[in-house]
Amino acid sequence: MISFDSMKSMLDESYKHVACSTCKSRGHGLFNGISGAELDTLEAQRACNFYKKTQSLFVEGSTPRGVYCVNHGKVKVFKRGDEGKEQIIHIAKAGDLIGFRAMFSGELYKVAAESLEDSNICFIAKEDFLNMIEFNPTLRNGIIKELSQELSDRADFITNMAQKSVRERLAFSLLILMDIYGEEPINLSREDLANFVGTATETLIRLLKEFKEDGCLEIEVRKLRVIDKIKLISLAGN
Amino acid sequence: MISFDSMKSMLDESYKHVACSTCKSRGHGLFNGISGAELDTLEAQRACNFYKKTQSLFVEGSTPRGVYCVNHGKVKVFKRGDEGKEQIIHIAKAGDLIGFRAMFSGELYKVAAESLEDSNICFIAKEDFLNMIEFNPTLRNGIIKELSQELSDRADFITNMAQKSVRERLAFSLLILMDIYGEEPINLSREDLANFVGTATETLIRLLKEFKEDGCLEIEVRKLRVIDKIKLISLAGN
DNA sequence: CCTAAAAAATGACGAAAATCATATTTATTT
DNA sequence: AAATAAATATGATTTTCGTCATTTTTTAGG
Repeated sequence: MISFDSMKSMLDESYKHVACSTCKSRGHGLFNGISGAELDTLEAQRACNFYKKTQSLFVEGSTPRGVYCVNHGKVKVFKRGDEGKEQIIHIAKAGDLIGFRAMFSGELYKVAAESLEDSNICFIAKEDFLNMIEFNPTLRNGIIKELSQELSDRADFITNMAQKSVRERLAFSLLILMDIYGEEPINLSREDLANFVGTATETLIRLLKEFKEDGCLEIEVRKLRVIDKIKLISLAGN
Repeated sequence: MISFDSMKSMLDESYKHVACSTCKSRGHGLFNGISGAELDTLEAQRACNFYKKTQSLFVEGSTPRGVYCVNHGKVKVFKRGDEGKEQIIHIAKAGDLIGFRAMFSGELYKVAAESLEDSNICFIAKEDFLNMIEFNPTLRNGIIKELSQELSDRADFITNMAQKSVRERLAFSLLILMDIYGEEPINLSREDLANFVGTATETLIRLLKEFKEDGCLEIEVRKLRVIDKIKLISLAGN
């Protein structure tokens, strides 16, 4: 059977050719302040692509050739540990830009990115993007701010990893995921969720069950819905 | 008894008034490419201060008023977890800039910074620094590159935290510290080292002993010296 | 130089979470 | 629709590591 999402993507042309000027996702992201001629340039330069669920945007060790702008869908950014286990560093949603860090640092990608659901993602070539940055102070400052913000988030993340129990980390992760997924239920495989929390899949499954029994969560096969956010906050221990 | 370091700082005036133009630490850091008039401006704007060991540069929750440039010494940047335990996010050495992330993100400090040894640290006020960034593309790009680089490092760090054993993390941490301390022995309390690795102090002490018995490390009271880097790399498990 | 306080070290113990094995459910393919 | 594969779930067991208690060593202050 064909999923609703993939059917929609095949039928609805808007999924393949979104205009930046009317892109609803733009409001959330870095291209928010852009207008006029610059918006036209962006429009002309970017390429819009459809990604099926679990399709790769880029892999570790490859050369950065540009940035990805999520129009619709979700993308996981992850790193593989020694035994190949993924650690999910970040989950990008509509409006988010992916893959610009390695472009600035001038290195090969040290992380990989893969769609978590059927997604629509635009691509802006390296030179075009760097050019925009160079001549648009607002955009540039936005980037710097974004990078700084993320550094701060990661300091948090590291502290949590180091000091919190898996239970607390799961609660904390679910709160982050609530922000990312908004009204929709959290749509991640147990394995991906475990790789985000940083634990074994079995442990994660057991804890999800506990949370469900505690009345925090509603669990469908792949979809999680937070019922009691307050309780989750207290479980996150902070 | 007065320590050699603090004695030096009291006797040697150069510790209090270093000129940017002759600052040997500058070569390692972001102000590397600076010269001429800009160097003069930097020289005029920055204030040079001496920090005793364990002195605070800034605390969590305070307002960023400028950036700190380490001329001599080491500074730990850390975050406190729920039970007050510190997680050391970063250790800054001579030439490193501290405290500019929160300035860009426009938030209060979410981390704190404290000197690990007697240090000489210059201060550049917020407006002055932002001004330099605005009109010096090289410096600006350096900052962006630095931020990106650090994000990449932290992705590594997170992955290690999540997937490696404490033993592996200690080996990995010692390798990082070797880079930071260079020729000098690693000079950290057991507690600080534990807070960098992300483990309990007791566990860290036991592991240090093991490493010593394995012939990787030489341990003096507060000073660690790596003897067998190769072995340490294999212990870090890639 | 002596004393108090802080840091480092060691031991015993228990809890948390990983691993391994296996069963069950859900998806996907033919 | 049946068959195969993949994801989810559960149980049993082991290991790692944190906690608490106590001792020893080092550092700092009078």
